[in-house]
Amino acid sequence: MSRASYRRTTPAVVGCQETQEETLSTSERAVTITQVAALAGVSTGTASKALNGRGALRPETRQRVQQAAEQLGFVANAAARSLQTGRTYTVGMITTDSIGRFSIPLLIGAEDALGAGQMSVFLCDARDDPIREQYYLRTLLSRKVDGIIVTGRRTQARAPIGVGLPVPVVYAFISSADPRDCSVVPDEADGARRAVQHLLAIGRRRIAHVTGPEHHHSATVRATAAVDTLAAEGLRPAAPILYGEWSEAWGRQAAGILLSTGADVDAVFCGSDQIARGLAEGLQSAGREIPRDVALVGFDNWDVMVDGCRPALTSVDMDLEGIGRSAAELLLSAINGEPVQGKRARPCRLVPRASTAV
Amino acid sequence: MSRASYRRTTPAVVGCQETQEETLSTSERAVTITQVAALAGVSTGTASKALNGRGALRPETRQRVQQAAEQLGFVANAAARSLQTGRTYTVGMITTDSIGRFSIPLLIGAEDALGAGQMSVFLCDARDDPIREQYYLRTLLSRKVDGIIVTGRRTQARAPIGVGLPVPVVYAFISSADPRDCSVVPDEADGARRAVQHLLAIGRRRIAHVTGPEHHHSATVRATAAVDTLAAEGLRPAAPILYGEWSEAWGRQAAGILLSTGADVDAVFCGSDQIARGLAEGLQSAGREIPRDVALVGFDNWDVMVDGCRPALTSVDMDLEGIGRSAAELLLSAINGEPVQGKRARPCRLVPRASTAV
DNA sequence: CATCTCAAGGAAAACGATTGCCTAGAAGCT
DNA sequence: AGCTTCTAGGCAATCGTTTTCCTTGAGATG
Repeated sequence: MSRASYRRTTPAVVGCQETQEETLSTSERAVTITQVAALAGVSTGTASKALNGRGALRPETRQRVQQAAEQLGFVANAAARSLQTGRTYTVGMITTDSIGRFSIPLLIGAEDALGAGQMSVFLCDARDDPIREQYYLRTLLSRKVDGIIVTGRRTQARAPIGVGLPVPVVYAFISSADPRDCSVVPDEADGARRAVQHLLAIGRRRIAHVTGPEHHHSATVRATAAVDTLAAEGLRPAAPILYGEWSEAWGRQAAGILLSTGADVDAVFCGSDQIARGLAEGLQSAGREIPRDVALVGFDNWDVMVDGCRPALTSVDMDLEGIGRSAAELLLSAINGEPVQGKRARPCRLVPRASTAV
Repeated sequence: MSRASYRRTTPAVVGCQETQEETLSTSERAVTITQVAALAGVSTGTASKALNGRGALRPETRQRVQQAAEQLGFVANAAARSLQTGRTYTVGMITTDSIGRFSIPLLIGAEDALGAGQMSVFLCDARDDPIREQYYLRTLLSRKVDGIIVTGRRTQARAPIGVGLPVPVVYAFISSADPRDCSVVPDEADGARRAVQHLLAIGRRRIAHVTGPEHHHSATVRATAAVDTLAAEGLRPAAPILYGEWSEAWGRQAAGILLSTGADVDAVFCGSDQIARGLAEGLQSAGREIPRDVALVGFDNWDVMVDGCRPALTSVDMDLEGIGRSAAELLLSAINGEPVQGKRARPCRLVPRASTAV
């Protein structure tokens, strides 16, 4: 029994034993810069300078300190450092509605841009609750984050999260109602335009639009842009805009509506991939073939939907990761004293797939 | 011009002006406990005691200090506090593979359990890169987090993230290869058992199993449990286990295989919702009706899949949020000096829907 | 009246790093 | 040789809290 458990403990660290022993196995009491300094035979101030590449030190001394630090597995205490320097190399990210499909790419993009600068991200999920939001805001301020990124699913403008905050704030995906705040949003009108132009380019002229709820900002923006793009070609939508929900069920239902009204349609631009997928199923079960009879474009470029759909769905990609990255970069420049004001809209990208392949 | 910009500044804070002015608009220089103490006419030590409910103070004094803090919008500097107390009220969460569909519920659950204790979460996405992982580990240690949660998509055991770390670690969803580490995982065998028992309960006897890649731990565990559960009833799978990918495409393909081999099947338990959905489509386009001819159970209970599927898909829910919560609770108790060792498997839950409604 | 005992609050030492200022040699110059 | 000028590195203040003693004065007790 004891033999067995002994055996089991060993292989776990095999292969990385050396490095781990050097770097991370200094169990329990953390090692401070004072110990490093003592081992290197210098004062703590000198040790600090050596490790941070500051001050005037002989290269030899610098190296001796670094070696000592290495040997002891020294990692500077971030709290002590930030107390002194006022910087925490940390940013907060508050998602106003739940963390989900949209927040993740934003987070990844932001992490990318920040990680290069060695900054970490505090993720806070306010779950659409203003109380939670303010609570998290206080927490972040107490932790003296260097900056805050605010995100949310709705692309509609929201009330600023606070006024006169001591740290810079950038809004990503969602935008602030205060035009002086810095916001990075997708240019949804651009996305809709690209979708319609693509359909026009493959020769479709009788184009309908099915989308989400009319009270949803994204739905109306995309619809307006779609109509405008058609108008620029002297066309009108092949059917009245169909507003509903962001679901497959609505897409299927919408297919029924389109077919029953006898509208002559050779393409549908959908407000989301889910709607498009539902619509595809609805049309197919009524005998329509995609893309031969009806071409289809979705919105979001959500992998499981565009790949799950048959045929694979052409879609508009808002480049959420790029938005996250861009927001983080703007935040960084604000942190470094060069604040940027105003809203930036980033273009979308059309990803053509089988559902519009002629 | 200046008039216009003056005007613009006002409406932004309308509606929340009072509260915000009190709490968050103290722009620029942060207020320290020393200022609070001065305003209340006490020493900083006393102020600290007043705000933290420690020491022996007249209630009146306590209140005076609290009022002063309120008035100045004081928020304690977390760095200074943690430097003194050694606690940061922060935990790190490292996802070994990318943050995704599985990590989010885990994170939400963990945040739930931790948020109650006023702790915040550092989220780190190691993206399947051991270098990044070790880098993040160092960062977290430098930030002196109180504990670390490690998650990942594979439910297979992984090498411990470090040995002899100065902070407690809990593995969530994924488990550590070292049996002494604390891991919280779903009892996937339990889930598979429930799925099969449900199919048996509705009277099906010729049950097949279609799942993901054979080298994937989850796939084999679920398959084994399914076979065992059938065996307990004196049954065998209605067809050889079909291993493939975790995709709808594979589900559709598997439908073809099942049909072409002429296997006599009245139910299929699928290793994932995506496979189940693909299978549903495949069977339906071959004229089979669900659940009349073939009943279907998926795995994951992923909302967009179970709802998008027609008919709605019965599925096994691993309660990821519960796993996240449970992991966080175990981490908290370890932080409080009561470490728990070993692996904990949490039961799954079957969510019946139309695909098995008789 | 002299002590003793508390209650209430102050003073100051941590915590661990950074950084500006200072000093002791060594080197360069006349 | 005597002066200045660097160079390398030490000293100590500092960041904002918390916490451990102390001190003070008031009331209780003998």
